Amino acid sequence: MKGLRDKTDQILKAAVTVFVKKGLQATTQEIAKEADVAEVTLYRKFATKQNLFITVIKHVLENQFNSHVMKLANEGNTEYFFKSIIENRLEVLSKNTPLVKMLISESLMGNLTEEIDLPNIIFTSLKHGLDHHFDEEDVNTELCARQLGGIFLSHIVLPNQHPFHTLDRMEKDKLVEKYAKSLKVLI
Amino acid sequence: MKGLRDKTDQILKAAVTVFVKKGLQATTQEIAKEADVAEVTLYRKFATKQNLFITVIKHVLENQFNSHVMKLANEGNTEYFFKSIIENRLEVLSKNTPLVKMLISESLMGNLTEEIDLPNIIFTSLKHGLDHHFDEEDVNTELCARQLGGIFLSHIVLPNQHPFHTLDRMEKDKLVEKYAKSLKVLI
Amino acid sequence: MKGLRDKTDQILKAAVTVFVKKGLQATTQEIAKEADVAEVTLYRKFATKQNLFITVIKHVLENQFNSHVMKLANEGNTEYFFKSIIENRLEVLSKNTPLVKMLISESLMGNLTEEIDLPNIIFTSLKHGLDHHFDEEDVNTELCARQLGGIFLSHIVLPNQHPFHTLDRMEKDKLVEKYAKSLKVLI
Amino acid sequence: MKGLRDKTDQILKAAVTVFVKKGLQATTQEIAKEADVAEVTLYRKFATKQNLFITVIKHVLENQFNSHVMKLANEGNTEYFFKSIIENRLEVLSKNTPLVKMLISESLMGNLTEEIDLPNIIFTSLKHGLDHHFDEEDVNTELCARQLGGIFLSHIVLPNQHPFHTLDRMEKDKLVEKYAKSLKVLI
DNA sequence: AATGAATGAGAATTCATTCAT
DNA sequence: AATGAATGAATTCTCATTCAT
Repeated sequence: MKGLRDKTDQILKAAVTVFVKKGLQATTQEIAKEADVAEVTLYRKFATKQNLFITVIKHVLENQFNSHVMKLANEGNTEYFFKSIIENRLEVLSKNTPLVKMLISESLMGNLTEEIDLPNIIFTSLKHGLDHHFDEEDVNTELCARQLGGIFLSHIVLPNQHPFHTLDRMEKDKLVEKYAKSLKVLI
Repeated sequence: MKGLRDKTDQILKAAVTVFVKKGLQATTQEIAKEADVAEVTLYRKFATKQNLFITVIKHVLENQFNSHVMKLANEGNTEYFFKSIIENRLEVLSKNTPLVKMLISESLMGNLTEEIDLPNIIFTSLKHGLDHHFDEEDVNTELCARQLGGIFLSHIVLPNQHPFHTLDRMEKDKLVEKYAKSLKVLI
Repeated sequence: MKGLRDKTDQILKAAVTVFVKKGLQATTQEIAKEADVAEVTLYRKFATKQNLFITVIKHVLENQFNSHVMKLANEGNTEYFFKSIIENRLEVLSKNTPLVKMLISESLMGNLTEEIDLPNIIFTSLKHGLDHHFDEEDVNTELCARQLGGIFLSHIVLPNQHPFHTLDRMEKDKLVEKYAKSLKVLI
Repeated sequence: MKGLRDKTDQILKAAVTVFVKKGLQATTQEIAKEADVAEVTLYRKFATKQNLFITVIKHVLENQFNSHVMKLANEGNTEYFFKSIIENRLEVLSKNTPLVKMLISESLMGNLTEEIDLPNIIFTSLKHGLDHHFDEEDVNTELCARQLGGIFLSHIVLPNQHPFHTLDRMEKDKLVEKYAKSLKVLI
């Protein structure tokens, strides 16, 4: 049962590792080496480096960043809704800092297509969630989404000695509550 | 009246343009072409691409980003202090979006030395300003600085149809006031 | 039947030619051209110019300079031993004058690692052979080896209208005999 | 009284230093730096690197290698004549090992014109001295000169832990005597 | 006489990608 | 399906030398 899927998986795994570390600058040589596969094999399977990159990133985004903003948006209680989103997203982003950093970096240089442009995806999904939650109400969801995004970015981009996911329960709760409160002020 | 300073300036100007567009990936060839100068001339004057980059960026940061956080920090009124910082930084960052994007991008990939690592610089200077302002008081300035940084980042990194510096007076005031209020909640 | 080993051999052959003519100064471009191969191909196969050089020289030294000093050292008769070494080494060195010149030249400039440093190799192997031959006896083998080396060098480095290998049988015998006799005086 | 001659001397001194260390590969930049002079100044004064090299080397050869072979050749006693030459040349060469190595190296690569081709000069002057000394006699001066040259070369080119000029009086005498005796065998 | 500025020509090396097997 | 071999196009950087002052 070896071969086929096997090598493809090897490549995908290796590609994540290497792309996360070096971004699009990563060379196919490095990836091939990490995957223990001939360089050409990448090309047989993915045609171009670009394509390999997109495939890999799509894969990861689907598996690890699948946001449930929409589900949470149904929650009636706004504060709870805010807290849920904040905690959930901070947790996920914080756990994937290297990948997130790389994606933001590439996004800023305009190297990403829409479907894998993480900042865009985050902002858009937040906006949609907020629009859904506040439905008829007159709330500036754009500003709100931006503020939420800013909170997330501040944890990734700015120096941070205590990544969110390493905090204990109480610290998390306290922080999330503060963020939620400061958000409500904007409404 | 030509010569001397001339070519150096040509190079510096061209280098900003090209580096802003492409980051460290920019080639010395491109820069030389943009500067209408032989490629070697860059090397005679700046020895390495890295060095040219650092020189150029330092220059720009000193001239265009010189923050007055410290001066503003002397302001007694906290709300006014917040509003001043927010408005001032948003204005500057917003006016230099392409450069800022590039610097954040390179910072995220770990390509910048401390002295030109913009996110670091911003966070640190905010922190110091806040420490100064709140002196004896028991305020979580780290959180505060992070939140401020997050606000700035949200305007640069997230999709933004209305850059801050293009807003009219009233829109700016409104926005800044909201941010300031939401900040005060964190104290 | 082409391909594979083919290009590698082409490169090796071309590299010898060019390196012999120009030493380490030879450019990979020249070598590639001489080998009728793309320049990159050298790098794919040998990674660096240095490495190509070392590989090539090791190869040649093994194939063409393999000294039998040790075997000859077993000979009981000292005069015969001397004559054998002298004739054999002069013959080989004389037949490879251009290569030998280049190697001595690079050696003198300190560009060679021990394993391909011909003067060193020659002196050391002579010394060992003499030590073996004279075993218990009290002979200044260092001086002896130096004198032998000097004889060889004098044929390579000094102007020489009649390279050893172009002499006829009788001339060779006479010359070798003289050298052997002069050597015995040193013992 | 500064200027003029001053700078020229600075350059010449620096050039020796650098050329001795690196041979013709030395760059004019290095030399200029060592001489604390602008690079162009070299060109003003010496037109090309080649020319600077030749000038410098001629200078040194005249001042430090001026052989007195001819004077010694008048000596009637052959053994004393031999010993004088050997001692004198070994002393001089040994004291200038780095320079001599460089010159032999460049000579071997065919980079020297006749007037500064040290191996050639040595061999020729030895030959002339011997021809003069042995005048009418039927001596193979070519062989003799070669053997002498070989002795000198063996001290420069082969590994040598005890350079001749560092030996004490007795060691020198012993060595020189041996060489002289072995030489006489060739006559 | 001396120099700061500038450069054309090359050098080693890397990279994404194609070809032949 | 997988790969070893090969490459054109770039990339950073160096060097001897000329120009203008």
